[in-house]
Amino acid sequence: MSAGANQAIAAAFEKIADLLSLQDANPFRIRAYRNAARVVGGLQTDLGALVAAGKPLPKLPGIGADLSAKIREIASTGHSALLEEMQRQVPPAVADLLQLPGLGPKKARALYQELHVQTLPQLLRAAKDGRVRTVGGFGARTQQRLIEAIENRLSKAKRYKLADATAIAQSLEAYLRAMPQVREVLVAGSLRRARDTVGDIDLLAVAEDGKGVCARFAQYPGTTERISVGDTRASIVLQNGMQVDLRVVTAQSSGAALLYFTGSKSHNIALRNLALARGCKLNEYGLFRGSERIAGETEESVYRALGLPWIAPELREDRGEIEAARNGRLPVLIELSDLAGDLHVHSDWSDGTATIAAMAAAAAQRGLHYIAICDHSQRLAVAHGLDARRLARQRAAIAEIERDKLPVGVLRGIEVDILPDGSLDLPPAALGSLDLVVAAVHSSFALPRARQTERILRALEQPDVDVLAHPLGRLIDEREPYDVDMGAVIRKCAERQVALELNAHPERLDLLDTWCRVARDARVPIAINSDSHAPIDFDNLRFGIGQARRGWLEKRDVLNTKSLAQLRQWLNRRTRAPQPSD
DNA sequence: GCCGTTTTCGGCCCGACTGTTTTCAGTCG
Repeated sequence: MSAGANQAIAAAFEKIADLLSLQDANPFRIRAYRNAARVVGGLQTDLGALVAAGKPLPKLPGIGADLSAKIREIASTGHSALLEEMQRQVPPAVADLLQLPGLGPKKARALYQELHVQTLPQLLRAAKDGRVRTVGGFGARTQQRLIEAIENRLSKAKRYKLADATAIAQSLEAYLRAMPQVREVLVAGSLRRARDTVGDIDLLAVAEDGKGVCARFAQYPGTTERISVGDTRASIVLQNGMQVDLRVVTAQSSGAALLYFTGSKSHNIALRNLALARGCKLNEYGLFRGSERIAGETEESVYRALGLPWIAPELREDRGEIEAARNGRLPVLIELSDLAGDLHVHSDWSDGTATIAAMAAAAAQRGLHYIAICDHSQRLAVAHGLDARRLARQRAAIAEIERDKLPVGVLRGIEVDILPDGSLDLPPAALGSLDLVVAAVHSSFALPRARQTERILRALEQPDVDVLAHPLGRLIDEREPYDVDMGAVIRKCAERQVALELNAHPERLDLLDTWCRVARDARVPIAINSDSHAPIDFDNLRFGIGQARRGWLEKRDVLNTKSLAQLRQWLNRRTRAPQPSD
């Protein structure tokens, strides 16, 4: 087992945790498996490769001797004896029941034991027959909810793109702000942490009258379901299936509440343990010593009382940020205003909708100082890709409009296709005439891992390549990342001093945050690019910045924070004499 | 199953809401 060993291990642990919970096992044992699944699933080190090479596993938080042994077992054999044993005791499909809202291990087990229900379709039938309500703890209302939940489940995507969720959240914010008793509205949850996709929207309102605010919130136009409406919290479902959770808090708790509802859950647990170690208790109302509240009005006050500086939401994933904060080693995260240019911009020469001059004007409006026009190359015929002759004409055309004083610097570039064999779609003579070459995969996504990796590594060897665009090729909801050894790609980029793109388009957000961090540690420059095809697309840069911050990137890690003059120097790096090490 | 600044045993994050067994367990975030 090689590729995806970490994911296989994480999935096995998650499954074991589900089945353990159905057997009413020790909840802390269950938690240990869930924690291990999260840790292994988020790891960039390929445990399968380590095991295959006979190397020791790194020390991982919450993973001791027993779980280490199980990691080795799954990595080397592809199986887990424990999981197989448990699947003999509980039919594995029963774990699917846990995915339904309102159905936890206790109730799922009751259904399995009393009605012999094992799958979602069986449960649907039992609910429609009225058998579910005969089980203890189930009433007519629960039975009806289960029917709706199962029927819903089969038709809907579970997560939403960050850009879509952002737009919806803005509308909800405005709705809540319009209420006179609401003093403030804050976005929390994974949206605030700028995750690439979000499962629901978490909002926080500061007000005294929680009951009234919750009731009014539940009247939001377009609400199709009201899951719960209480005095301090309420949950609704919108027409597109997205769930929105609102919590109403008082001003003196708002910092603790914002911290708590921003998450992530694992970051919160780590903070609570920190509080416990100091003899305090942390909850959404504040930090308490005994019954005395010692912090809570702001996030800063809570962190400070725990001996930490404020930690940016994008870092709150329990990936070492608490340790870094304690040691004064938090990164100074990049900001949108740090970007000086955009190195991946299309025009109407290929599949963009606007002229080069219009794109330049739009970039200037957003405070950028330069753009690189990188239209598609000839192979992408559907996008009117440029051949060498049109590319030469485009260069001349840019020189022509430059006489009219463009508001930003315009670099002559190309987004050249990486062909299936790793060669480039234009000859060196054409590429050598440009300021900047961005290389990208737009075909043969399904190559086996070894060939895909070899293909990209070969492209990175070409002397003209400056940036590898959207390195994983994923389209959220549409296309999985292609199977490539990203560790090897990053090592090659470091060796060749090729930059990796963090494509800011909301459907891409590629490079992923965790790989940004690996690239940074390998001193590979990152280019945060909008891949704009229309003037308005420059607004997507902020989503790229969110991912970059999640990847711990600072201004100095990002290529297009350089001034145009500095960037030109970097672009000449291969022809310059070697510099003394900097 | 993990872990250790009083612990190698005995802890392990904490509160709100719902539905139902009408006093609280189960679920969720």
